Amino acid sequence: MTAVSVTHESPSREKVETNILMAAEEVFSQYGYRGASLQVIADRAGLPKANILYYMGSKQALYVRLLNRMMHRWNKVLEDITPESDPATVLSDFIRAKMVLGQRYPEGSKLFAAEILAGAPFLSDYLAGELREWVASRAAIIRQWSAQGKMDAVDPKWLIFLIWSATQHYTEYSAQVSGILGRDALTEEDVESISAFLEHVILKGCGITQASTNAHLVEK
Amino acid sequence: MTAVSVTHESPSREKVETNILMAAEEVFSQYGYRGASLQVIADRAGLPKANILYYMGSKQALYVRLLNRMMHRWNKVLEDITPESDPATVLSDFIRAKMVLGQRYPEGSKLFAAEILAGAPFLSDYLAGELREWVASRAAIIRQWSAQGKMDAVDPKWLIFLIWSATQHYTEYSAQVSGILGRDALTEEDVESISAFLEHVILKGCGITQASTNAHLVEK
DNA sequence: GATTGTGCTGACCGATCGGTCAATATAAGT
DNA sequence: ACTTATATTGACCGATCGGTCAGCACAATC
Repeated sequence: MTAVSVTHESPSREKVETNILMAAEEVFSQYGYRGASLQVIADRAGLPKANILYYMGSKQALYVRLLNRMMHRWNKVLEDITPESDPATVLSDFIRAKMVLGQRYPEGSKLFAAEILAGAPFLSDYLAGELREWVASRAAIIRQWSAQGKMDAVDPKWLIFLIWSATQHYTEYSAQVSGILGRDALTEEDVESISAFLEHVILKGCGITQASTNAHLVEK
Repeated sequence: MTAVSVTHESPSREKVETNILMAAEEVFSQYGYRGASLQVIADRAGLPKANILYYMGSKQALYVRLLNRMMHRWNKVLEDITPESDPATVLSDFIRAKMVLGQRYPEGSKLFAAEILAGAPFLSDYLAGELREWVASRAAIIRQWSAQGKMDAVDPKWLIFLIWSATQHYTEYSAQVSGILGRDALTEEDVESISAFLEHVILKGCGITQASTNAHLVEK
């Protein structure tokens, strides 16, 4: 006979919440805050709509909770960097860490992107505060590297934005990228190839001689 | 007495339509297709909602019309390029053209971005067809440049995506950028500075010696 | 001046929105 | 076994969604 009676298995508050958060992240990342509906989230989570509100309180509370979760994931990247650090390894690590993050949390990244596109109504404080500090401190260090002759005197802010945009592109524009490549998703080889490319171009473009002698790329 | 009787002034179909298109582009770019509402568009255009539908037929028709308009604006960029062209000037022109386009049509660019974020439901054909051809043909030429020793043997697709992402970032993430810079919008000097930076890093990073001897940037 | 065609819009449609609540089911504590 | 606290959800609320339509304003045609 078919297996039955699974003792109802109450899946413990935490499991239910992660289930909801996963479903919500998918929907919000696709449609943005206003475009997303609790009904669609509920359907994707396999729960009645009222249950979503029971656990999350409101649409807005659910949304900001997702935003915060994603912010904390960002914050873990590149926490310690000093003027004594080697620019090549630091920037290289930065590029690769961002690529990995985007691949690991594609929905979260898109959620963030949609929020920014909408004018960052829930994140303006974070952007003008915490994140701005983050950029300023890293910029200062990069400037020192330039002064020490370790790299070209490029504007550090533009450099940070460049790495940001170039890496995020592959998660947020995945529909465009895969549409053009004719593939459903990036393979591991793709990701490695892109990372190596960005490393090569950005480091070389900033006048940094690459530490490891990677021979992926042929110089002219 | 107060001035009166402006003869009603029927503002000719075309003017009304551009008015609607402008308002709609703003709203769709902020909230995406699903998040945007005809009522908000109508309010922003200063017209009753029924009037929007009278001119545009339906929400979807209005949306795809905006998408098409933006696609044609993209298509005008970098139409003629040959293997004999100079990589430095071509890439440099490409970078600057993209920056200008983003600054000129910020709402249109964001509209595009939101569409891609949502999974490109209305653009999948365009991406897998026309745009894919565009990328393939340009990639072939870049590959020839590499073979001719004019530049490093980088993967042309990644290079195109890099230029795309780096330039678009400043329009689509304008909320983030201005939040961090502490400025409402980019100044002309900002745009010039960014363009020069991207030119410097990308060309140098690809092993291309810059044609014009721009002294904006100090090499180490 | 009656007719016709187009521009325009208030009123309304069924569907869906985020959110509330009372009722019920389940689990835990005693 | 009884009480208490927590989970769960169908039914419902007013508001808003995209879209339809009848009717009015108005200029041109006859």
